[in-house]
Amino acid sequence: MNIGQASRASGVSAKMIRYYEEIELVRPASRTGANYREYAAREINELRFIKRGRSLGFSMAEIAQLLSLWRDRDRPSREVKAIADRHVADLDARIAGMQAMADTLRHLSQCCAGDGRPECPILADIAEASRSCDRPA
Amino acid sequence: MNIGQASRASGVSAKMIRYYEEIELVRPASRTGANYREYAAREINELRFIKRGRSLGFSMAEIAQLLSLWRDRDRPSREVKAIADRHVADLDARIAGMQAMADTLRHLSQCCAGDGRPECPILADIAEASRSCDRPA
DNA sequence: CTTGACCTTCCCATGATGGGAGGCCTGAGG
DNA sequence: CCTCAGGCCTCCCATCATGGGAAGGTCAAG
Repeated sequence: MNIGQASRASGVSAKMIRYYEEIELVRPASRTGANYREYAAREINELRFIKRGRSLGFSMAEIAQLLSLWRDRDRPSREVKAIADRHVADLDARIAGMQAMADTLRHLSQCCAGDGRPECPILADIAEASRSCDRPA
Repeated sequence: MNIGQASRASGVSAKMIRYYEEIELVRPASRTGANYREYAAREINELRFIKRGRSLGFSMAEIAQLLSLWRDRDRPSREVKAIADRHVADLDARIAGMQAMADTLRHLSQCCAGDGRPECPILADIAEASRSCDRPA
């Protein structure tokens, strides 16, 4: 299996497969006589693992840890759980931040006539951070 | 007011002030004889505006638009509102994505014993995306 | 043997931010 | 007037994960 086939089989782009090798997230692929990388089931599974980890929002650093725990048959599940829980806390914090932004903006937008007139509580707020309005829509 | 004072007054780092100038988000600052940038109230207000916009999660491109609307006394509030609403939709989408990640991980973590044993539904899921478990904690 | 699809490496860009080097300037104390 | 600290200048590099593209070698089907 060359890199293109591995890419299709794992859902990871060839570019990224090479990158993961470069940053030593995965072992260097073996090469054919023509210097083509070759992949077997084991590598495909690792690439799928990485892809799935990314889709859960883990950073490369976290995935590196998860991957090494996954490879270790004697890992304590405690360590995996710790990484996951830390990531959940991080996600929750970022969600809360974005939620606060969205709520503020929703409120301001509600107060904005959104017509041809120049008065705009949204701009007023960004300019002065007053966070309220008299003219609810 | 030189760049350090402007930085303190606006809460934007000197590095960033120079960067905003470079990407033409703000007009080039006037210079003293010694080539030092100088800032007046108007510029400080723009920097504050930018900072506030960033804290609401707007991208530089969006802030550029907002800033130009802010400078234009005849802007139609419609345009400001459109930018804000698009941004809120974007935030909501990202929040939903992260919420889904967090929910999945919370579920998996709940199923994980988190002790010294190697069995781990979190790793099992990342490896196979099965998304369920028999052993709820 | 030709052609097209695929592989290789290397470089560049993103977006917003920070770090740091090397060099000039300014202001306050001596 | 001189000196020294701290501030300013520009320029380069790094981040994180990803993609784009160029130049050149390779493989398989016709």
